Amino acid sequence: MARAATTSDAFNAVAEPRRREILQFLATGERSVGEIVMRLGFEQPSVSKHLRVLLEVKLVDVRRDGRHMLYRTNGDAIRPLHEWTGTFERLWKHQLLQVKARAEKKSQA
Amino acid sequence: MARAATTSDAFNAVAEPRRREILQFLATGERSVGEIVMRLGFEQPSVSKHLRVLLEVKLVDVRRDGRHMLYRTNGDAIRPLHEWTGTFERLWKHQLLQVKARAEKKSQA
DNA sequence: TTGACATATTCCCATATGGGAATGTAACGT
DNA sequence: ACGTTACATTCCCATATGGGAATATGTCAA
Repeated sequence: MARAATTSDAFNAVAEPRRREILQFLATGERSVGEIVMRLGFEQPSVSKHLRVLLEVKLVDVRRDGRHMLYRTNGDAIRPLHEWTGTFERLWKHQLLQVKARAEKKSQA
Repeated sequence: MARAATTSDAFNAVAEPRRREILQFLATGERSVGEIVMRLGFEQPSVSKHLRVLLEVKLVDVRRDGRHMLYRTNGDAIRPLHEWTGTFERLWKHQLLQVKARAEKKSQA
């Protein structure tokens, strides 16, 4: 087997940096493809292709407005990623405590 | 250009489901490769290869104990993912508010 | 209908992948 | 030194990728 498709889930879809940029821009509000192209400076076909991937995993929603396609980020699809990464929270908090403990020990000495 | 390497960053590394399983298991404490193989049922070379990827992006740490290599999850490397996804939090909170508003409106009618 | 604008799709290709199988390497006990 | 245990690496291959370039589709205005 090869690597899983980028469209297989949100984890794979957001692995691509340009798609993350698009998601961040679209989080500020509904935007047309042309606006994304202008703002981020990618080629138009590239933007359309990335949007297709994001759409397939439901990371974005679309609606048509005349000749324009208006995309926006769908927070619900990002939430599982936030929750999954959140299950590791105690690990970095713990490491913070260790750093703190070392610092206190050091200042004692 | 092709797809970015799985070792290019934590986002790409965690896109692979088996690597996520390994990370979760290793979050419960230090484990040897053999323990991972037993617990998750993957082939040993497969586990070693996934661990190599995780190690390159620092999602895990290792130390040697005789013949055993003891791996553990490094929370610090997961934190940026949690924070990035967290920047979209208002989106799903907003959607929750919308659901709530609709529910209240409905119960009023 | 025709032309212009907005977006989507297709074709081509270099590149990285993950699994399977086999083999390599390192540390231990005797 | 030798055999065994524990991991790591290599080779092979089907498959998906993202960019570039070209082209197709769809919508509006006149």
